Amino acid sequence: MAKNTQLKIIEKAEKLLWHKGYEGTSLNDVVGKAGVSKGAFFHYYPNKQAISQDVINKYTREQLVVPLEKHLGAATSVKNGLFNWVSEFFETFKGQNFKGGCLLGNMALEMSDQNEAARETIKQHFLDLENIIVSHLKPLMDDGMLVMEPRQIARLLIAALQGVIMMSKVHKDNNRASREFQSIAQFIEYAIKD
Amino acid sequence: MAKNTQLKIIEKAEKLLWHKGYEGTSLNDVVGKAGVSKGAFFHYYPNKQAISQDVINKYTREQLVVPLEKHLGAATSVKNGLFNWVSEFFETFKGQNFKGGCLLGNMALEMSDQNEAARETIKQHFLDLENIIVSHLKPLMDDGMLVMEPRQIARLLIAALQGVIMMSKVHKDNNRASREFQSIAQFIEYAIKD
DNA sequence: TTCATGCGACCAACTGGTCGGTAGAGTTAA
DNA sequence: TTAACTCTACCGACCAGTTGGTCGCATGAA
Repeated sequence: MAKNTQLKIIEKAEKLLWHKGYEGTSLNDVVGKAGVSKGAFFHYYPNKQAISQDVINKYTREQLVVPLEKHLGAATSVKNGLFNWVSEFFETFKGQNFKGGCLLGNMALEMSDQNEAARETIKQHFLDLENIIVSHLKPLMDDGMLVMEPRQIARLLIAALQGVIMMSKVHKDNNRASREFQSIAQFIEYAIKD
Repeated sequence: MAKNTQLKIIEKAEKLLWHKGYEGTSLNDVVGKAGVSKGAFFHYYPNKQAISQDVINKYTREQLVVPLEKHLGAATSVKNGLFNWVSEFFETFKGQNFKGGCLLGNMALEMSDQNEAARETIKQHFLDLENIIVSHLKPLMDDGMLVMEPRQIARLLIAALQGVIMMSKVHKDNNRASREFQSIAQFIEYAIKD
């Protein structure tokens, strides 16, 4: 067997949770799509909550944190790094016809009021992203290259990104989405002068 | 009976859909909370989808469109009108300890990929809001009082608002939320000079 | 007599989760 | 060498409870 059972489970669970949400995803669907039995699932995870947490962690690491650090490390400036990060996310999103969007954002809205543990996890992931951006912006602060505090820039960027993702999901209009992501690029351009 | 049956149904359905989402809300819960029978429910609505559409329409009208038009009509400037609209929403949101957030935004993320009819409805509501704002901004355009196109301002405002609502729901931190809403106020201040 | 309004038992399908069991690889010990 | 044993991985029938939705019927006003 090329992929082991647990990997198959988490990959299918990620796809389903991403596109159908927590309540919209059934474990029967997960095990069916993964081609494994109910018993196999509960051998690896104690309940639906547990795999959802795992999926949220995996998604955030692979789709958000790693790309962010990659672009911030590779680009010639922080401004370009953030721009490339947002651009790559947008291109991937567009490539999926604006389906799914950001799993972390989806879970944030669906679960924050229902499950305190999930909210804590999601909150921490958003804070992690914020802190990564802040750590790269701080050195620029002393050189007067920022129009506002690093943390404010990071928070605005993340919030704006989530808002634009939501609108793109609703409108599913390529031109419109491009223009909205362009606005985020303009904000980066406006706020950071490195 | 003070309130008629249908009104009781739709009020409880709104509250549940708002706080628990579409999949998280069961019809048994709706009729239980409303104190009516299953039969009464299906006398007024053919299915769960139908009442959800009704709830989305009712929420958007009462919580978003009417307040927006009220503030834009009453304020001394468009800038102040938008500011007051955002402020009132934020105060209400805060008063609910950042629970629920925006039903329209919640439904946007949960249903856009699942139900094309719902997506169309939600999309139209967002367009309506956008158009109301644009219609008030257009006269300012010729007087050079805007730093960008009216439609771009409207879209950015709506997207930013949704993003900030999401972050407030996740963090449930009063100070943080206040600062993020303050950023939206600054954007309004920056973009509109009337 | 008609008809809108409302009741609640009922239905098949599905939910998250349990459980007794098995296949087979690895370990031990005679 | 081989028989006995242990353990992880996995199976799928099964469970109680819930889901969205149906239906026959009762009430009461017009």
